[in-house]
Amino acid sequence: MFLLDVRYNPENSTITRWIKDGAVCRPVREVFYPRIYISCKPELLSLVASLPGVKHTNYEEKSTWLGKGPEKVISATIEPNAVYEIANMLEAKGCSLYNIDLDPVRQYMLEHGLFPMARLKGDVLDDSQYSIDYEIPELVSMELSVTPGREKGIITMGDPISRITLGNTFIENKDEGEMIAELNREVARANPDLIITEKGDSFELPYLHYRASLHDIDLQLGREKDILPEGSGKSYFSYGRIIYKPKGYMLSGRLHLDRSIFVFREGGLLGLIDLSRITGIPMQELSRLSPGSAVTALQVNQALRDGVLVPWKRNLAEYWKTAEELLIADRGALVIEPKVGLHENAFEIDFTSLFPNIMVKHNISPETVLCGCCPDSEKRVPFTHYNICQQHIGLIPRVLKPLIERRMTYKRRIIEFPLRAEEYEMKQNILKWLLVTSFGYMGFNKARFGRIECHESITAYGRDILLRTIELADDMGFEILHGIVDSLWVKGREPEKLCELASHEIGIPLELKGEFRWIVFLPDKSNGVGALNRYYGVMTNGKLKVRGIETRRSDTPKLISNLQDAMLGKLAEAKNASEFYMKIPEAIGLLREYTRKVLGNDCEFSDLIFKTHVSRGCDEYRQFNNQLAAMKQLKQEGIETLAGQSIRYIITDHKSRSWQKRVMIPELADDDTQYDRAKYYEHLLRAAESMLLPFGYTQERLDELMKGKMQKNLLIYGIS
DNA sequence: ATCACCCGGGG
DNA sequence: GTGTACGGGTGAT
Repeated sequence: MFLLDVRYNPENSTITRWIKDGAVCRPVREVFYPRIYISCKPELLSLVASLPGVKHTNYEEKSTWLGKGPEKVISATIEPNAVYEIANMLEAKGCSLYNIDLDPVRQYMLEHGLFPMARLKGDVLDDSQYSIDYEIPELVSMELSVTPGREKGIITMGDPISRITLGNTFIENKDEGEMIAELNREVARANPDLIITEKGDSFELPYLHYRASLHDIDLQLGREKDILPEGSGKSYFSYGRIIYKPKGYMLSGRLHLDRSIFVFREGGLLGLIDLSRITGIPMQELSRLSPGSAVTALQVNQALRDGVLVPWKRNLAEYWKTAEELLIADRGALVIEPKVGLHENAFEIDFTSLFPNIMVKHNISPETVLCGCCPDSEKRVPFTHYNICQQHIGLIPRVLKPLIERRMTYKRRIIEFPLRAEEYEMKQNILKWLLVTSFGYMGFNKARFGRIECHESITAYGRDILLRTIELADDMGFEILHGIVDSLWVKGREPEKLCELASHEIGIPLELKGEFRWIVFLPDKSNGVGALNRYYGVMTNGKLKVRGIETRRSDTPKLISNLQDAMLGKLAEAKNASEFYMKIPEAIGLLREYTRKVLGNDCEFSDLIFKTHVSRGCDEYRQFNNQLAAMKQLKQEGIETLAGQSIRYIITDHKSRSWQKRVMIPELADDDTQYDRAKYYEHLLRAAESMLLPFGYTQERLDELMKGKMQKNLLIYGIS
């Protein structure tokens, strides 16, 4: 038997465990009240106990912050819907509140030592949360998709369903209400454990539910009555950009997983199960979270197990420096300006998981950096000279160390067990993302266990490590071509020796990432100086590595990335520098083919689409631009674009100031639509320039080259 | 010239 | 229910 899912209903304070027992999946229910902690005068216990909604109170010994000894606090179990009201009231009375926004499901699992997908024997756990080799139940998984009955134009909720696909079953050519009723029956009959959709949260499920409501039918996809999410999605800030997140359509007793969401995309089902087990977050919820939340969950779990409470709204202003102070203390990571142009026989060497390894090796955690117990510690952060605790290992290293080891185990197994390589690859990949975000979280002022001095210390160690490695490489006679954060590009002999020596000296593994037959570092187009993250090259295994240019960007039309990919493919045929130079004319020949196609009006609309995320609503833009024009067209069609959603458009008349004329959203394009040939021609030249600028091919020069041979073609195509 | 706005990582 | 800071590009003002 396995614990497929745990759900909580705050209306009746009931926990439901969904037990997968062979082919059967059954609910087991019990009443459960979340527990909060209050730090205040002990006399307040009777007041707390008398509050409406409070079930049970007690005194407990708990630590209220990392590194602090236990103290007497009040614990109270409370009706879930009363938690925030009571917390606010007590906070106003001067109490400090803890474990307030801890999801009841996770509290329940922690209290009972349970975790998602755990194997059970009767009612008891028969599994170990952090084991690597665990059994998973046979899960019945079905893909669900819906096709609306509209060939072109903008699809809206108003369009009736044309076809529903569930697994291998097609439901079509029927009255819409009958189709939905059949879907209900089919789901009940096939009884899957997982329903997987492409974009279920933003499209399939809300659309199906809406269509069902028109026929007075209840769509029933879960093993228990579906509860629709209330309200619309949310726009939030992440990775320096606004993201739109739709409300999650979660099912009871059956898991709805949306393929387009991060964790599922990066780790697949097995990665999701693995992460769900170690974080204790149920799969449906986890599949909709960012890796940062998973990292926080691991930290919170560890803290709770250590008897440390989780503060409510922790955002200690005095910890956070002003922007100016930050600028002085945090010079960020080290960067060596790349040498622009072509290089033969270059090596890329990287420190694996540099920042997480620094945190573990140097014991960096909010309670260990500048700790009160070791002011004279011998462990000092480079540049800043902060003292680090020598007596206790911090929360962060204790969480990260097993994570790094787990990932290393999976990475080893990719090689040891080739038949299961794909599975281990997905599992290590998802863990990699957790490690990456664990660093950024330190500098995030809303992070539960973040602290800016930790962030600073990590980058300081990073600078120190890269500087020492450069020195070592220099001593060994290597030429340094480029360096950034945790990577170096060097030219010389026997890079393995450098890696070995540096790994030994630094104590963090330095890996040989690749040997390049040749690599081109590109300049900043505005000043010709080497740009930090713009390069392309071919490794000795024949693989291309490309960064920073148009083809890597998600907003680039296919036409442009196709050109660059073709040019890269052509250049990649070169085995060395002299062959590379000989390939340049052929690459320019490809540019000629593409420009002819564009000017000859011979392009597919689908290749011309720009796609960008909008950062704000239609009325909030200060500047008129292409995407605003596209948003206005959508709005006229009755579709509101929310911050974080993406929009697509084709440029039709780039110089026009009119939002109707300037661009065209693809849904409205027809045979009469004329794209802006001059503009796409310009974009092609720029894309070629991006790659060939170090060799003297500017946009102007390329334009002349095209025009020189273009005269005849212009006549053929009849363009003047 | 300066400001506005978008994208990026890894395998 | 959430990474920040910043370099790089293009385009508007």
